[in-house]
Amino acid sequence: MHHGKALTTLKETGYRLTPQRLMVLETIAGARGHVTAEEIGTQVRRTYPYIDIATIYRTLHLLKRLHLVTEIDPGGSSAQYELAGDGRHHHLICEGCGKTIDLPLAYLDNLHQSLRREFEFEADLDHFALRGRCSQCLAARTGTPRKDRNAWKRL
Amino acid sequence: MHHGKALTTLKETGYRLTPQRLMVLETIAGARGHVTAEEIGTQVRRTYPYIDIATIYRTLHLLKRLHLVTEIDPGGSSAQYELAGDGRHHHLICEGCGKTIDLPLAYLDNLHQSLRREFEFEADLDHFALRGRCSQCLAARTGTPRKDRNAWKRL
DNA sequence: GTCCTTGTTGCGACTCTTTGCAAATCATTC
DNA sequence: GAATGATTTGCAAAGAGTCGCAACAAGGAC
Repeated sequence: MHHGKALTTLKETGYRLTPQRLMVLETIAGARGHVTAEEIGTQVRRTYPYIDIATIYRTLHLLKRLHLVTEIDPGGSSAQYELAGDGRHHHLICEGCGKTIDLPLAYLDNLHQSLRREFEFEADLDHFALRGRCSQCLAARTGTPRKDRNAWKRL
Repeated sequence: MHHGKALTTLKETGYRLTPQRLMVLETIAGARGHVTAEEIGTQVRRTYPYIDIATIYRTLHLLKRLHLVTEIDPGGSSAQYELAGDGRHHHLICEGCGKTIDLPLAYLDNLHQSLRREFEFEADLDHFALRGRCSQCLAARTGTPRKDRNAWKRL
């Protein structure tokens, strides 16, 4: 997981490689896994205390638009960012227990192609999150005893 | 598009049908098409000035959880809500021009079933939004003249 | 009706994210 | 290297949505 490619892409597309952007990129690359904007801020401020959270968000948007980082919105807390590397995948997010299941990228290829074919629509299916219920949470809901009529509300 | 069913569902599931909830529901039902939380607030406050925006959000979450209303998150502005009626569909949202294309519900049936089969995951594909580029915006990007190196940035 | 439990509301404070703007920075052209 | 114009940043403020909590209903048991 390196960010060399990202630097090149930035320059090549005419955006400036500013110290701030470099630091944000390095932080994302340095972290294994996901980071939030605030975490990036804390890390970057260790060497450059003046960086503003707005700059970080703007940088993240830019990097996302260039498909250099991907964003995961867990819904309910801050968004997570990670370097768009090789191990890319979609997410199945269980609304019951919060667990996320990785879905191979290729899984949505069919959909992608039929949208292109039938609607001439180029969907951006880079890093997709599908919400629902995992098998365990589904099982927990079947056979709700008559006793506790409100059990289902809790999920 | 009536909300009678919604009232029954609320009562039947053990939730209380409060005046506030009723007013929110009536506003959504009364509006043709989508409404934002703030619009609901403005409308409801005409007859009951004390309703709080938090109550509206809480009611909307509840109704969404009961599949009585659907939420569309246009990303970049406030979420839109509408009564879950018969003409349900998914959305293709163009990030270039903002246009939305309606996608038949059945379109994601395959995906839905293979997720169930292969991952035992019951995806909530009630009202789905896919981001990407429509044909026009795609066309606008091809053949960018060398003249304006920054043209692509604007999309 | 009174008591009790549970659900719901309004308020205020808070979080996360975006936006407007003036100042600073950088690439280009002369 | 100074002038010019486009980008980018930091700051402050706003937007959108959420949360904790005390006060307020509403339904059931007695």
